[in-house]
Amino acid sequence: MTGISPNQEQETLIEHIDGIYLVDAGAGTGKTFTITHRYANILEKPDIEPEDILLATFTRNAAAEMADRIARQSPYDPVQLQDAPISTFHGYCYQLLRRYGHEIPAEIGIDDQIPQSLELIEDGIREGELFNTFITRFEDRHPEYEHLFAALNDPSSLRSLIAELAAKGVIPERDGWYRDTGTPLFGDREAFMDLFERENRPNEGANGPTQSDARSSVSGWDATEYVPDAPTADEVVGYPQLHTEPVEQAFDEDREDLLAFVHDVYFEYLEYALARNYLTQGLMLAMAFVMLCEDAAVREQVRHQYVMVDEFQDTNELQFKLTLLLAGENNICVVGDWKQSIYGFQYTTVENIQNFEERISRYKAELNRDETRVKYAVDEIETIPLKKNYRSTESILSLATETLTTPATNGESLDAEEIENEITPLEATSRVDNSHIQAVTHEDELELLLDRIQHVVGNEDYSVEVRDEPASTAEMSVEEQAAAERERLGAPSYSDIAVFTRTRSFARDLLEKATEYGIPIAYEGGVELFDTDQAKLLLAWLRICESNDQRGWATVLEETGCTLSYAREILEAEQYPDAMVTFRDSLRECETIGGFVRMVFDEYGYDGAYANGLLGELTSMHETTLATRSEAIIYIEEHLEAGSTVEIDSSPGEDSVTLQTIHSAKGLEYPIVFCANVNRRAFPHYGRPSSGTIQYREPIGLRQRSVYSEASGRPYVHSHWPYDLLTGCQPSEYDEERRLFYVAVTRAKRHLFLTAGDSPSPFFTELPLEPIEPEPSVDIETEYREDEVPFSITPPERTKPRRMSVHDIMDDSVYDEVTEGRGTEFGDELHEFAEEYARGNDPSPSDDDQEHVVTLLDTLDGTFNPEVTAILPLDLDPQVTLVGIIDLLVIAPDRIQIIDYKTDLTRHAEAEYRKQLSVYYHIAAEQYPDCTISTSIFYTAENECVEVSPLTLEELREITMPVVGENSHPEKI
DNA sequence: CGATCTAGGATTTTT
DNA sequence: TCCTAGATCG
Repeated sequence: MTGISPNQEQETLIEHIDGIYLVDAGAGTGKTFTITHRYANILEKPDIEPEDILLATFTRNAAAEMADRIARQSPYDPVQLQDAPISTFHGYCYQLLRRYGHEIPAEIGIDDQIPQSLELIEDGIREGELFNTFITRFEDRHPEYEHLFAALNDPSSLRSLIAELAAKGVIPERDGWYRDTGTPLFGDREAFMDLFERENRPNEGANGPTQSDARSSVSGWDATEYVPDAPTADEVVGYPQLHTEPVEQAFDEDREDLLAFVHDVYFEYLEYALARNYLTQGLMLAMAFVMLCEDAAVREQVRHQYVMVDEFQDTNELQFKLTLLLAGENNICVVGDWKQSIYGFQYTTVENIQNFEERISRYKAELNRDETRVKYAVDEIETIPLKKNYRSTESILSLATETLTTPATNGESLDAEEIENEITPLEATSRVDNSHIQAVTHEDELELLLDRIQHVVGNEDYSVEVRDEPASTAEMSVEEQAAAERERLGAPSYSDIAVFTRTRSFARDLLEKATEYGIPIAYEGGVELFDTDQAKLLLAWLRICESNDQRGWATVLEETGCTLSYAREILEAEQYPDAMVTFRDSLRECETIGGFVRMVFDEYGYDGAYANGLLGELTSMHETTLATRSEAIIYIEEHLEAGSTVEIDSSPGEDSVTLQTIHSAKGLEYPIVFCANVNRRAFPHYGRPSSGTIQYREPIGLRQRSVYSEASGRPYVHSHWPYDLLTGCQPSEYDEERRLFYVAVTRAKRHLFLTAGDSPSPFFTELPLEPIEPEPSVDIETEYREDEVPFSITPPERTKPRRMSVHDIMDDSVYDEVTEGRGTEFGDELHEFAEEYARGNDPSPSDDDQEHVVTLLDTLDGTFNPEVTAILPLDLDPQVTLVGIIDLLVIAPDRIQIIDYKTDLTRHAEAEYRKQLSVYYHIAAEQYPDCTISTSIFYTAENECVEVSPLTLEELREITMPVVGENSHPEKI
């Protein structure tokens, strides 16, 4: 990078360690070098030990690299630095919380403790399973939110809403919001009206004013989509503007229920997670925040004399506030580059760095409102820009600047001057600018890419630095430096090239094509492991063993290469090959999933990275439900559906092109960069991750997208007109896509290609480059061997099963019975008590009902499994899976007992409960065909266990069928 | 004829 | 959520 000695700006930063510094560290400016030297310099101060300096990074790898480099630059060795706070925010706060946070849940009204063994769940799918169990239970226990649940198309999306709120610093407590952190949820009326006023200003057409942006985005206003009393098009849409009144009315809509709902879900999820000794990353940070706010002694103890935060553009609001609380004095140094802020979807906020001065004062004031938590002054902030770029040529840097002012849509107008004013211009230190910067396009973009790669490799025109010698030094004249640099140049090889794409799917297509031609390309980053042939085959055998599944057999037969028609014959006659039947029977003997997986892969001779990855994933999967095989099937299916990715250790490629998404390329550099797939709808990517029914957005706060209502005469889920109106009045933002573009371009040291197919995006066409259209002709480098991919699978079309709660098939009136009784809280507490007791935690009963539970459980024989998630597929068209939670499943050698607690004072609802228990019955019947199964309701008030005879599957289907259309797929009026 | 408006098609990133 | 093609207005 810089050789040995820092440049002047770097020197300034390294030497000045006291005070607040905002470092604008653009791409390739030697940021890590500077930070590590600064750290080493702070250590030289007398009385300063590594534990006095907190160095927070964004990734674990970055933390490890920092520690490694500091060890080389300071008298401390890696072992001494091992316990130093050089860590990610998450890792650091996790330690703090486990050490000092035991009593913290009480501060927000949760009667629980944080144990040493607190588990941090990082696997999204696993957390999803836990959350789904929670939310099913929550729905069960909160009949007052029935109407909200009816409007939710996917309750599991509440999980990401919670994560988002936590990142914003919104934290619930038992009654209301912790330290008023819930304020943003209400929205900012003034800010919104400002925004609206701007969006609703008429545009200037050639013949006078034309409709405002706000008007055009709600031009198709159709009152019939909404509840009957929604404003009509005439009331909303004027010309050339929207009318103000309905917009104000929309902003001021009554959201008391919605806010209470989100509060309760959030709060009870925290309770639920803590009761199970786990937290997610986001919730953990939130609890650490509460701890540092509430416990002055801990705050004093953990505070650091110096705090440095790397990649500050990737922090969220909560992390900013944590930084303030963790600093003991105003020796704070944040380093980052707003132009590389690309993780908005992880709820980071670029404003942390862009409006640093304003935010630091505001957050300090907030934190000090009732007690002085931040003791130091924050009004003197030194901004240090690092300007010297040690990576790219002048031409690359100049194009990079252009990316930030490139419009992302046809109509978008950007104030280029204003943006440029925010950019610290970078100076290239490279003396030889031999850059080729080309925009190339062809209808077959994959061929084009491969063609260009072959064109570049070994081509002197595209020279890159291939030698370290002779080095340039500061003592040399500019001419001497240039001469030295020129001598280091030579023709590039494959490994000098990187291809970046916006989407993983494009990368996968390219990988496939390159393999065909034998061009060495290695994909780096997450792989859709569950979408591989290995995973599909494994899934097939699991299904075969589980239920002699025809799809499974079809996959397995197809893999052997037999023709489709022959496979069909076998399937119809169910005369499977003997070898396969034998194999299936021995597979069925497997007791563990690990053994099962190994056996399948051994049989097929799979021992590569994918096979090992799958084995690892499936064996680490934890046991929450009934049978391991069916659990594995669901696990794979869910991962497949969620498109989840897993990092796989692939064999290190020798001389090959690197292929990765732009996101995963951050921080890296390559001599030659292809920024591929700069196509319409691909890059920039339009549209937000707006899947959830309930959303938070600045400045309108928490809103719901659809509502359940019977106002039109029958049950129906309507679009919610205030949401449509308010979001229609908000401008769309593509700044993050532009920054992504900037990141891609600034990875290049010397040469840069933008490639596009037949419909290039504005990013391609609006850059000041003349597009060229070479005719691709790709040479085959090594013969493509067919047997490397021995089979291709086209699984038969299957409609996605609809997931419904067992409560959907029950008559709503049963809930009324419950509420007329003793309220939901009573029921909740009883269930919690029963669960604890069943787990053997021996809680003491606090009322008669709980006593009765104790009496009951003490008489039962067998293993107790409380709160078991139960999933029953129903053979309907469309396929339906009913999901519920079994309160208690008791497993004895030959007998299975299913018990559901009811706190009702009467038995009016028994007929409805029978449906629920029947579902559980059939699940158990399938899992344990050799056992007698009994299903009972335990009326806790009466201390009586009533056995319920189950409905048949056929009866269940008949009950479910009419509800499917009504609940999960409301027809439009 | 030009300007403006309206209806349908297509679709991610990951500590 | 943007964009294009066709409809409609003046």
